Amino acid sequence: MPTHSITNQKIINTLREIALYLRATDVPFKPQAYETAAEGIAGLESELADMYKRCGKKCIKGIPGVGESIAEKIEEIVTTGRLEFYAELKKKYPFDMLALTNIQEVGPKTALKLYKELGVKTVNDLQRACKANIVEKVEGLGHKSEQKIMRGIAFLKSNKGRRIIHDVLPLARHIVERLEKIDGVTHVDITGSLRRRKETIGDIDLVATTSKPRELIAAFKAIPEVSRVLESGNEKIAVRYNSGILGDLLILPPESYGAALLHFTGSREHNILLRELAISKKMKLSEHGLFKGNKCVASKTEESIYKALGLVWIPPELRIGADEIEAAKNNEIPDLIPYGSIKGDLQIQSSWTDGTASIDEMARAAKKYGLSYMAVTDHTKALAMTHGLDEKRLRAQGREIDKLNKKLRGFTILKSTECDILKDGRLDLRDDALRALDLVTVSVHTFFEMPEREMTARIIAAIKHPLVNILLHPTGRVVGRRAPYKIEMDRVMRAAKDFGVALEINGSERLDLHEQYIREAIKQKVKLVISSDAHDPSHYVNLEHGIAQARKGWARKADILNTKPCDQLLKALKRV
DNA sequence: GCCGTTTTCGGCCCGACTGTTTTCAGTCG
Repeated sequence: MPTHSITNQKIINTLREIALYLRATDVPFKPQAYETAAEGIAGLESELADMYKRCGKKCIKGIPGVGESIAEKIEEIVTTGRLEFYAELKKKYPFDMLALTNIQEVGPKTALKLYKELGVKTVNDLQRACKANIVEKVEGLGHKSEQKIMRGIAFLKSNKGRRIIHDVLPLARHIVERLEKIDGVTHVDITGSLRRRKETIGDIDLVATTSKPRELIAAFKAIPEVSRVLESGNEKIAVRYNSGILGDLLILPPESYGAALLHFTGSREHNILLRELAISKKMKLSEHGLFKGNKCVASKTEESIYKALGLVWIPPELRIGADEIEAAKNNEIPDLIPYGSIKGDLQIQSSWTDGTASIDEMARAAKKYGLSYMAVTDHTKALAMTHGLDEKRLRAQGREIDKLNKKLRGFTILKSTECDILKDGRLDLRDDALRALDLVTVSVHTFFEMPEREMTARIIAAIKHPLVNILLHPTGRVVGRRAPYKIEMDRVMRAAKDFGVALEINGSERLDLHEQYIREAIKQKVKLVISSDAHDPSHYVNLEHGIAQARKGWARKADILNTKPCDQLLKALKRV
């Protein structure tokens, strides 16, 4: 019977491991199919086990990259908890393929060879084998390979894998600034998952053009942020930065810059679709350009390449290898909300509760960031650990805001609250206190483990409360740290639509809503806002991450209410 | 194993770099 212990991640790992075993044994084409299916599942927001419960194999087959055979395998996993085909592979090759291939320089073939020759089953086995200098004796490997593998293992153990974009983007921009100053350099751009604004980043990919490649290569290797050079060719250098993150720099002639930008921005799946499209038009696409025979059709700009393929330019945030190509063919790519177009922040915490700065300091920082209003949304008393406000302190805070508003020019502070939704769906503050505010935001911070039906009812009860304007971080997730709570989002969205409550796109490390829900909310005409959840004056940059999230969800400026001036925003937040 | 503005069969993305080799296999993005 279906169990909750079968997570999507577990199924993804199983499919990926199967792909690796098949690759190791030179099975043609199937590995790609299993990887594509795993990728399709990774893009899902709902649990496969739940989908299967709801509508069986039919739903599973609807996932891109999943056909008859893999759908059957997923069915077997969610109903029995195991997969015979996988178990047989594991019996024949009882080593940890996923973990071993996670090591840089170790692919499926090397892992298999190490198992066959040395009996290596785990990363620890391999580390011991390297130390005993027996890896270099294996045919096809040598001393240098052994050294590389050893370093790869050390790196893996020191590093917890991908990092949240909030931590990586500032470093990447800093490196770009440094490289732009080097003599001869004409362009430097961030590419890869950072340019696509994925929520977690594995490495920093940069591309550059220069009239003096030797100088750039030498200068790049010498910048203080680089701790080790891993690879160095004429047009590609791979390094590790001091913070532990990996980075690549590609150096290219200006005439193929667009093709290179396109290629290294990815995603891999998007690139594959583009190349297949090129082939169908009797052309060939690579990082050097789009070619018809030997003739280069387009290469200087991304736009020219998309155009030659019969597509409009696709913003990087949408390049995931799903339906964006089809949309580009039909000229249906929306005009995405531009960065920097948020006029006011609707969630900030001050030192009245768990923020680091006074309301005054937060307001000045907001103004400096270019905003014209902000809502003060301190926590409420149920969250004792944040020293949450009760009715009396909230009134006192209101008086302070009145005073500040008289002093500030060209900036408005809105009285608000992040009112806790109690376990039974009631709110943490009395209605008379809420009525005195400019707007009311609500959110869940406790009892995350409630059953799906109860959690849904709890949140819908809060949405129905006539004074509520915004539901904050609607699914409760924190990237890399906390999974979303179980909730029927389709019902929550319908309630938000019916009662005129906006959903927040939280730009902090929560990145909640997920982009798939954003896209769905827009289709359903649910109101949306973006906020920073700033607890410190430096946190307004989270708005940029919130916008990125909205862009990934195909949002236009008109879809996000706080792109409007303050008076219009308050009007738009009015309940229906 | 998946998929369809060439297709329900016959295709399936492209190139740089490295190390171990003396022409290429494996890995990566």
